[in-house]
Amino acid sequence: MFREFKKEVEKVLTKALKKASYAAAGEELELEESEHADISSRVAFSLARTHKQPPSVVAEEIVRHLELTETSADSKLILKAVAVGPYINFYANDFFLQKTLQRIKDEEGAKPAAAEKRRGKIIIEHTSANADGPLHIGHLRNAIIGDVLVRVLKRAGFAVETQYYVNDMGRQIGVAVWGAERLEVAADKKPDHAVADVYIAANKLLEAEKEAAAETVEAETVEAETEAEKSVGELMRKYEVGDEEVVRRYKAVVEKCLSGVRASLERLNIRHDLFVWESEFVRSGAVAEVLEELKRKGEVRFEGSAVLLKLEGIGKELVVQRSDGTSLYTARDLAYHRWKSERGDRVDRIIDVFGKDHELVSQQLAKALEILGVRVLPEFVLFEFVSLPSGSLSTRAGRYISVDELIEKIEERAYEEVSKRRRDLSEGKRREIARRVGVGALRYDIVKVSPEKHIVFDLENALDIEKKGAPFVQYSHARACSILRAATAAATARGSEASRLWLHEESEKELVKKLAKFESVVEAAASELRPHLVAKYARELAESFNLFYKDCPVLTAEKVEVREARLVLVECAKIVLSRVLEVLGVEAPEEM
RNA sequence: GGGCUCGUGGCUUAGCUUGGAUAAAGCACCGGCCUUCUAAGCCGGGGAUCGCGGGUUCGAAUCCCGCCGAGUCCGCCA
Repeated sequence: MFREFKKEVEKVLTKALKKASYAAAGEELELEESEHADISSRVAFSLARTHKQPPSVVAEEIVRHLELTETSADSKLILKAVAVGPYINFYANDFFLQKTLQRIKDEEGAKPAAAEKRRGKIIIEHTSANADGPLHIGHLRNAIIGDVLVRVLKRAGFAVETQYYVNDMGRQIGVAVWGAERLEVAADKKPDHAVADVYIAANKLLEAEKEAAAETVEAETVEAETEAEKSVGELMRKYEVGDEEVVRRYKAVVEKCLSGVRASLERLNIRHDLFVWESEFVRSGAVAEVLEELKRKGEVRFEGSAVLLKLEGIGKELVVQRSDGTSLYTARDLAYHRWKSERGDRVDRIIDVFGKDHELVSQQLAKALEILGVRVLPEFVLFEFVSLPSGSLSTRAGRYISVDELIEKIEERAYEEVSKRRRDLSEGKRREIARRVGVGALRYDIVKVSPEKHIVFDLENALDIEKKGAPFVQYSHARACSILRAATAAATARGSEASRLWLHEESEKELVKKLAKFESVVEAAASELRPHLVAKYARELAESFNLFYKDCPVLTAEKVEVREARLVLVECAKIVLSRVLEVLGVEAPEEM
């Protein structure tokens, strides 16, 4: 509802500017949300300059020309406007509050599915970790930013398909497959962790062999490949051309790892619609086609058999084919993106969630796609790295904290917290709440930080279930549920039609106004692709609810009208709290 | 060396795209509030040269330039 209010303010203010003959100063109304008003305009500042009057005089003058009668079609939602120094402050009226609650209740019954496709289809790729081990906290950031974005975009009215790009052709996978032949893959471990063990051990073997070779051979020939490295290379070549036996072995390792990754994602409430293997594009001939087309349409240069592509505005050329003729990640990614843009009936946008280390790569990708004349160019959401206090992460070196380990620990900590507070609940119930609170806290903790910020992950900090994070919001939701339960039990009459609203307390009004902002927050997060905005709003909403909760008794309110009105408010608060949690991918427990 | 990003109370962050009302929160610290719908809550307090230096402006955390510090990328890895 906030957007409607804002539109009205724009309309009324524009009219007043015209009437006061300030209209010449451009269209900019300089509206902002403010702690001093529901919406505030700074337009008097800029007008003051062009009209050579003090800003406060201009503000007064504008306010004098505002038409805010109750009967005016333009100002149904505005209570008043006041000039405070240079600022013009607008306030919403009771009708706005009433409408807000009405809208929330109406939408709750309606099916969102019908509305979903109205803004077009988006394919979003996120997580896409290499199949050489479990997800760690670096991937976690990608996954959570991606997943919240998916939820934000769906809520904002897009049809969204989520893809996981399976990098099955890299050297890492070759090493893992090579290792799986010589070393035992533990059967009793979570599959992705078992693969990581083998991958790490295989790397050590390769390393050891290289060192051994370096000792026996003179310094000059250290470059030479060891036997082990040769067999890894052999594996990769055979996989590329589709050697059946090698493909079978690759598949076994990658699928194994992926099943573990999928399980971890599931625990985090993250699901992908489609897993796309990059090798598909090599075998289908799509990569070869892309290369041919680049040679025709682009400016390429050969260095031996290697193919280098010149890209506009980027100093370095992009290598799109190795000198040994095998394909390169970049070429496969081009094929993948072209396939996405041509997929299905109509794809309108393609979004990739990448780490900051892919920034240059993503620019190159976009340029090359442009050369190919691909219809839908990708948009990139880049996020900065996560590191540990001890340094950067590395799967190969075994230097990481796995997502599984993290979830275990945080759920355990959450269980302690629940147990402290709710001895009345059964063990099973406490476990269930701990699971929801733990995962929620983890997701919130990651998503609340804006993507361009570098994170040094502190385990102790993450485990210290932050009081104003997800649990805080969940707690508010549980409180609302608790009131509604009690109301039902006592058969308290629910506010019938919110015809006349009996909400007069400041904290009641503030809560409604906060509720009204849900859509505009989602919209902002969607258009800017900045999911952390939702996290901030969720916390503020919970804060507003808690203030109301403390100020205004619901069930014991003396007047029937007040009781009913507050019950409606609690119901709406519960609805929006659960919506915002849903968008954050955090579960909304009815009690905790 | 060059590109991009970040640098806000002891710690973690919001605000920066669109310059304006006392720089906003959480954690930690100090002090209050459970005979009323869950105290994972509420109220109050101390604590900030917004990395440093310059510039633009009536006005700069926000825009521009330089410097310092951290991260990351820079042709055959993904």
